[in-house]
Amino acid sequence: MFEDAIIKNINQYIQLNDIEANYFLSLLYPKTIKRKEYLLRPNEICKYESFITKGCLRSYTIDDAGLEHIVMFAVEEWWTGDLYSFLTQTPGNFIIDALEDTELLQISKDDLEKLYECVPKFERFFRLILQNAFVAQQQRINQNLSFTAEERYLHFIKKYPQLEQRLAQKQVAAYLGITPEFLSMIRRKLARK
Amino acid sequence: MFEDAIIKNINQYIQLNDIEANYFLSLLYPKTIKRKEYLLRPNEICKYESFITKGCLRSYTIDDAGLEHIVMFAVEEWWTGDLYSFLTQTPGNFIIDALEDTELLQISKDDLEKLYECVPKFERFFRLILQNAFVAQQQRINQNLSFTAEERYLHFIKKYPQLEQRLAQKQVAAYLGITPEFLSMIRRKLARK
DNA sequence: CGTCTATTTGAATGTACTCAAAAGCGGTGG
DNA sequence: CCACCGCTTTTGAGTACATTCAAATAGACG
Repeated sequence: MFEDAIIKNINQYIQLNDIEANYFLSLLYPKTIKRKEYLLRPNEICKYESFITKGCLRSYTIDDAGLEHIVMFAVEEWWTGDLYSFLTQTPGNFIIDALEDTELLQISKDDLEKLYECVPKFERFFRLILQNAFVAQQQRINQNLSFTAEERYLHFIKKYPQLEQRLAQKQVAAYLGITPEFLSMIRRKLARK
Repeated sequence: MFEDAIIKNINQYIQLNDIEANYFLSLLYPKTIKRKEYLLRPNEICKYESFITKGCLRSYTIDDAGLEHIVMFAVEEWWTGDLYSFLTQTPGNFIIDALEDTELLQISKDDLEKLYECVPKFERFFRLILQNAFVAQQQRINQNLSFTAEERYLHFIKKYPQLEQRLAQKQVAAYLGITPEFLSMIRRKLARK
C-alpha cells in the first residue's frame, strides 16, 4: 500500500498511534502524474504539499532568455511543492513537472493547519523535515559560491549517486547552473583520466 | 531590556503567557562579542543557537585558495548558528564572526529540547522561522543559477537596503559570490548611468 | 523505422577572475 | 589635530572559466 510508505517515513521522526495515523491518512489525496506533466504550472497557486511515493519531479524557473534553472529534484520519500506559494496562497515563482511517471500523496493548506491543531506532533515532524532541508540548501549555496562547475558536478554525483542515473544530463546541468554543452565537456575531461 | 525584544519577536508567531515567557527567558544566556571576534571558530562544535538583539554577524567558509564565502548575514531579530553542527553536535563547516559589536541571547541544544517538551508551541515557532528561512534560501539558490553578478547585486541592495549601508563592499562581494574587484567594476558601471 | 530531442564537438565570444599597483578611508597614537 | 598605518576600494591588463552558436552524432520514443 502506498499509505504504508508515508507512515513508515513519518515514524522515523515522530511516534504516531493508529488513530493519529489514520486521521493523517484521511487528509491525503493520492495523485498520479505522467512524465512531462505538470504538478504546478507557471504562476499557479500551490494548493498542496506533496509526498512522493514513486517517481521523480523537478522544481524550476525559466529566465528571460528561456533557460531552465532547477531549484530542486524530488524523488521517493521527499516532500515537494512551492512553499512560498503554498504559505501565502499567491502565485509562485516555481514550476514543477514530472521527469518520470509519478505517484504522490497531497495535503491542502487547510487540512495541514487542521492537522497541526489536532496532532501537534506534526509541528515537530515538519520542523525536523525543514531543518534537514535548510541544512542541505545552505550547503548547496556554499558550494555554488565556492566550487567550480567541475567540483559541483563531482560533489553532486557523489552525494546523489542513484539520482544521476535517473536524470538526463541536461537536467543535471540545469541544477548545477551550467550549460549542457559545458557539462558534456566536463564529463569528457573526467573520462579521459 | 534586551529580553523584551525577543519576547515581542516570538509573539509575532505564537502566543506565550507570562509563565512560558519567563521559562523561555530563563534558558537564555546573554553574550556580547566585539567586532572581528568569533561566535564560532573553524571546526568548533556549535553549542548554541543565537538570537541577535544588536549588531551584525556573518556565517562563512574559507576555501582552499583562502577565499571567504558568506552563506548568510544576521542582524537584529535574526537567529544564527551552524544548524548542522548544532543538531549533530559535531564540528561544522561554517565560521561565524561579528562585523559589528554584537549582543546575543543564546540557547543550548539541551535546553532547546527541554523547551520543545515543556512548551510545544515552540515547535511551531521554530517551524515558522525555518519555513521563512527555507523560502529565502530557495530564492537565493534560484538567483545564483539565473542571474548575472550585476543582477544579483541589484537584487541584494533592493531586498536589504539598510543592510548594505552596514557592510563593507568586500563582504557584499563574498555574499554574492564575486570578487571585490568585480563588484567595484559593477558599481562603477551602474554609477555612470 | 523515422522523427524528435539529447549529447557531443569545436570555434569564437563574454563574463568574471587574477595579479599588480595606486588611491581612498578610518582608526590610533604621538 | 595631524600623521601614519593598515585595510578597503579602485583601476587596468592579461587570463581562465564558462557560454553561445552551429553542426554532427547518438539515443529515445512512438
